Amino acid sequence: MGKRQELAEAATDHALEHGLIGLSLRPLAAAIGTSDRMLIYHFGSKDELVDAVLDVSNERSIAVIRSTPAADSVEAAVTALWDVFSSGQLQRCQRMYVEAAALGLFGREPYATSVRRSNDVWLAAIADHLRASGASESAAPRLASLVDATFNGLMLDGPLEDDAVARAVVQDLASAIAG
Amino acid sequence: MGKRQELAEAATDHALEHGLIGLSLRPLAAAIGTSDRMLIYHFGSKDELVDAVLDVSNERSIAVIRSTPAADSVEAAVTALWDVFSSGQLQRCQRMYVEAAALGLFGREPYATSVRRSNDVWLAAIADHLRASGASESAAPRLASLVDATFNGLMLDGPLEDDAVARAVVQDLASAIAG
DNA sequence: CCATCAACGTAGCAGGTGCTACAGTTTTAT
DNA sequence: ATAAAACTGTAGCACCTGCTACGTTGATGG
Repeated sequence: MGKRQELAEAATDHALEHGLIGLSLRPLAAAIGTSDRMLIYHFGSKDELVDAVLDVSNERSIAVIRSTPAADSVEAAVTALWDVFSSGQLQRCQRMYVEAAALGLFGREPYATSVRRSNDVWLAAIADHLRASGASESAAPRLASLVDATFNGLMLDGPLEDDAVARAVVQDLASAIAG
Repeated sequence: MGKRQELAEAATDHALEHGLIGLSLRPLAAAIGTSDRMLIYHFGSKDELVDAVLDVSNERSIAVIRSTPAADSVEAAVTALWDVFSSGQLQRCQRMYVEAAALGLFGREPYATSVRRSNDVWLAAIADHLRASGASESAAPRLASLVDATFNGLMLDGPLEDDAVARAVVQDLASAIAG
């Protein structure tokens, strides 16, 4: 594995744990055993570093979705998706995605572009999963957008609400969709 | 109106337009016709300034919801809420709320505390509105959480998606809830 | 054996950050 | 009129930011 990719993975791990918003080169470099000098050397600029980190995180997210077995109903798929969404690796990746999307809310680069790029493939992966779980070909994309929006919204208020509350909301959404 | 409140309103206007994440005292002060020196004098610290800005914005949001007439069905209420949510003053306030929530995602103060505080009264206002539009007493809070999460999620991807797409997703949600 | 080039350390630059010290001026209350 | 309080301009401090200039390694390939 090239040094650049190695650093991108390590930087992603660090950003997933400490957040993307306050990210700065020197503390990041110290945490992953290198220097700001080296980060700029390998990535060219902080923006390209961030781009790489967002790409790595997005790839990890997609991998989790693709390896989640399909459910036997859309309702079951939605609740199952929330389980993988709200814990483990995917939860951290999505939390960082929310940060990136917030940073891009006012058009700031490189966040806006990177978020746009990753959102497309992400929604497609969700739609595929819903199709495999019984959603109709035509309904899947809009269903994916709805589920994605709701999950991201719950993620935003994640530190606020009880896990049980979020679970109940997801259950409401799942049965509303099915009903 | 005291000078402090006056500055808080002006700072809120500026933050609503330029974002909360990159906010710094000197450019803000210059834009609203004062100096960083004065902002610190009147607010004590940047954190307290941010607190005040978030409070003003939240109050404006609540005022909009409270002045929105009730609909004659929950389904109609949800789509009508999205209309006021996705345009005008409320859209900007919610966009900034999303920024604040993202800033608080990793527990950073004063954002985490301020977001928690405003979210309570905000959800209560949504629930009240849904009750007035025919939602049952018991279902209203969870419905409010669901609607709020979905709207915030759509707001996050607002710059990405077409307005029509978001509208369709909201329509799906509304009819799913009603059905 | 030597040249080449990627990899890296040290030091530093220019600009921005929140915030403060000091010295006033204006307004208010008595 | 006088004392107190509220307000404000000017400079500047200590720190952080992304990034760069310069010099040094260490491995590789002809």
